Amino acid sequence: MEAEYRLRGRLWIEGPEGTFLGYGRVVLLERIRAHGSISAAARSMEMSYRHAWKLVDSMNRQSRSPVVHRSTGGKGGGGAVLTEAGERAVACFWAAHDDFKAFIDARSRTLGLEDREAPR
Amino acid sequence: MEAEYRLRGRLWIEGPEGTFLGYGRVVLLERIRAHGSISAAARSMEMSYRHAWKLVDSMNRQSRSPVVHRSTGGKGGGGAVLTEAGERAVACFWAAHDDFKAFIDARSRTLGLEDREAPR
DNA sequence: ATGCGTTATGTTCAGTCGTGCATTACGACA
DNA sequence: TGTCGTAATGCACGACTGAACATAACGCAT
Repeated sequence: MEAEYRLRGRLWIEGPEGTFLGYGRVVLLERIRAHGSISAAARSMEMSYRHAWKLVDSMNRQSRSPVVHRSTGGKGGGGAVLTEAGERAVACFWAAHDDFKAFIDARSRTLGLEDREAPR
Repeated sequence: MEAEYRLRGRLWIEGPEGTFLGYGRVVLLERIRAHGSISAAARSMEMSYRHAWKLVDSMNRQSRSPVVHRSTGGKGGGGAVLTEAGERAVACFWAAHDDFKAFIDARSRTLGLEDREAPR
């Protein structure tokens, strides 16, 4: 038998305005750290800049100290960098996410939904 | 301090066509068991019959043996009853859901995202 | 002063999802 | 045979989401 049913789930951290951190948001933060700008990060993950900006703005609004420091104009037109608080947020989410993944994997093995056909 | 951030999540069981069982679907199944018809169940939870029917159909299609037995016409116009397989599905989901809730509660206490402001 | 690439923002458009409404099929019962 | 309430199903509409465009502001370089 090859996994007829599969247990799946999603995890996120809620803040004052709703979602604060989720899988996509954290990946975005990491891309920002890697590329140095919101636009490059958005491009790298096939996300519209508009959307990426909104996510960053949402996270910054809900965090005491901003998760991303944004600068406009200047050499290269500006950019964005992941702050210390952002770094902590990312780590915090992945930690929870990893535990969650472990939970899903373990729980999957005891789903007890496979093969239950009545004979005849 | 009163829970600035909160860990949340969703759990579901995927089948051949995508979602097979989720929170809303299982509640719907229980309502069907309680009311004896899809329409009454839908009404009781402020869901359109259209939508409820689609969910039931989706679950039945993905389950080997149907979760809900539907009958049209007859006394009372017909109705729907939760089958044995449906009963097992419901129990199975709640079991996983309860474990999930326990996981969330436990993990929430070690989130490590609260209070991190620099003094001064 | 001009150019450049990024942040910042508004507007429009397409896809998705569920609601609401309309209609038909069905089968026991009066 | 007509009534009744539910299953079954199609279609149009509104809400929501993110994509795609279109500008404007910004500040260092040249």
